[in-house]
Amino acid sequence: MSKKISIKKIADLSGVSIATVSRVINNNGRFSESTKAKVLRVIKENDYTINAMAQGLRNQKSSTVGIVIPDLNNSFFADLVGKIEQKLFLKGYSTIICDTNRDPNKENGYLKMLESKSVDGLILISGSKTSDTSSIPHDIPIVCIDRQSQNQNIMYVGSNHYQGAVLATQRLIEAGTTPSLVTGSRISTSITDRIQGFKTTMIKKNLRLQETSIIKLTEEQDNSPDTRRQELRKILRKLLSKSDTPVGVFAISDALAADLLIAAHSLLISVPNELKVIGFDDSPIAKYCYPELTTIKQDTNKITDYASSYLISSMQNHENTLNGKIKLIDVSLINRSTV
Amino acid sequence: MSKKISIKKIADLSGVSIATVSRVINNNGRFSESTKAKVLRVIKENDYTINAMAQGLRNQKSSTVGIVIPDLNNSFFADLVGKIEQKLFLKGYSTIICDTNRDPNKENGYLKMLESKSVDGLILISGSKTSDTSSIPHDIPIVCIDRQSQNQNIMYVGSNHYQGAVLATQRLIEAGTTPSLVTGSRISTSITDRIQGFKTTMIKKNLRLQETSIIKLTEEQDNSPDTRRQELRKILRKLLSKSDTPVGVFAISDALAADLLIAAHSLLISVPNELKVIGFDDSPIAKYCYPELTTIKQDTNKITDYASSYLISSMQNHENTLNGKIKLIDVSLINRSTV
DNA sequence: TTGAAAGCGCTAACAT
DNA sequence: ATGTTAGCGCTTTCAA
Repeated sequence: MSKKISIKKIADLSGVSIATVSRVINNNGRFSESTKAKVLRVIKENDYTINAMAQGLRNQKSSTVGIVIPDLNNSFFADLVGKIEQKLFLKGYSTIICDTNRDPNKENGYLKMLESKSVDGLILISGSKTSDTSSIPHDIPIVCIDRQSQNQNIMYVGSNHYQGAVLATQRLIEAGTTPSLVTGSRISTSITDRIQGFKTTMIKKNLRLQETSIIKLTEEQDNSPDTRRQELRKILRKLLSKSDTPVGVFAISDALAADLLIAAHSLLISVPNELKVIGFDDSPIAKYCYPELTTIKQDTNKITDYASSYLISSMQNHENTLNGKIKLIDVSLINRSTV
Repeated sequence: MSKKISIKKIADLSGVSIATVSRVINNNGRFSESTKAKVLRVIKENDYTINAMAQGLRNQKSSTVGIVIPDLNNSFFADLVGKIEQKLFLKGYSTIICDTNRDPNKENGYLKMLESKSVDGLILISGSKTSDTSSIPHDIPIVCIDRQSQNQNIMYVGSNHYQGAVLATQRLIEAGTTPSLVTGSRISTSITDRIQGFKTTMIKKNLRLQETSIIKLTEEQDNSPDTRRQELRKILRKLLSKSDTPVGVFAISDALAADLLIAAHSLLISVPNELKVIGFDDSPIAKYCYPELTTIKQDTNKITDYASSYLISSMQNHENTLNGKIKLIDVSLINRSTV
């Protein structure tokens, strides 16, 4: 039961004061090469590691950041989290993960906990709605991803969802369809941006928005793959019956697009001849669709690069010079085989 | 720039000593109802939150656990992490996530960091090989998932991979095939267990293990979906040409099974008539395969239940009563449409 | 029922 | 170049 060793023990063992040990650990202040060597040796021999809680208490910083996400099972979020965590670790930060499961109460609980743990920064990813900011820790840098906050002082980075929708809609129109947009039951700022991009493009191309232009699944329908597919079959039948040109669908996510493709398959609708589909995200599933899914790719590398460097720089210049900054990341159309 | 408020401030504001404040916060020791009310009110008014670093330093515990995984992009791992995190949060622990990207050096770095942060417990998920235990923090409870450790004193929980392979192999045999097993380039204790289950079942059923019984992709082939599928096509052609009964394949993961199905599709091989496939994991992709993938389901609810309650109980009875415990979780065969 | 004070492990200001 | 010490915010023993 080897108790954990403290700086004091190291000081005794190397015959110097704790101040000196602290200096060599932090490579700060001056000390002779010989003491440095000695102390370092003792540290290694006893494999001493600094006590981050004591250090944090003293320095008023934890070298920890919190990351709040709606759902780790969503591969897009998991991707973001993984990348951010890796980048932060390289800079000496550890990250506490908080999966809110889209529950606002839970989110509040997490925020309280994170404040209590004195996180140096916060990354807030998406989320149904911009939660009541009351429980947001005071005075620490925050960057939001895909979650617009009314609070002006929060940095924002996210894909240019609007642009993505424009790209998709244009492509579908160029392919000779009068596209419809199909969306799930969930709503968020990124979703509304996409819908807006769709609408604007339709109008710009002189296509009238009809009843079937924007189709929204109910929560119940969206609940499981099976109910979703069933509904999607109905939708497809209706769409196909109304049109003698190919039908185009911009699906709000790759998951939805994949379900759509399955529904089409079971209806013996041929893709991309009778039906053309574009998804959003370029999630791993896109390459497992049949045919492989044409989609809008979100550049998670860039998103996480910006997010983490924003956060780091504003954690370091404690004055937050980047307040209110907004960064929109370009998306791109990945041409595969569903258009 | 409202500085964070401390217990001292609360004490002053409520006209009591810090000791009393501490007592009411922790609901411990005795104090009058009236002081309790007063203190609580002041706390609420100033929305004070306890400083976890100070508390941790004093109590020698951080209420934090570390969770080390090979790859957050793998949906199976992400699932585990999400579930564990949620369960731990309910019990008052926050979790630091460490995505090693399968890099042993990085893993060591993470372990050092976690030790430094004084995590109260550790969850180690899978990983290529049981890493050199040298940098594992001393004397804290650890539970491994899908990672057998030579260290006797570490709890283990994982699926019964052997049983899963037996189930799959039997099913394939009963369906009239002489199954082959196809595996990726990666190796781990769970994979070897599955291979063992396959072999044993083959032998028990009086089927000879041939050259084509166990097929292993090289790292290069396994590198991208495209190279993988190309190789899988070769394999399928060979397998189909050798047999005039249906061909059965037990794929070591759902991802591999999905690639196999795609390869089969492009070869116009009909599933499940000419080819029968069983995967492993029941990952989200299984329901997006065409036909929907028959697979072995790992019960991540049970796995994470055991893992988190083992960990919690041994963090609480500081004496680790559960040392060396091993828990194998049953898997089940999910019948869908590829057999 | 409440308060005073020591001490968890560390850093930095001040002294030498 | 190195040592002494106060204090970060908390809990807990001891005293009142």
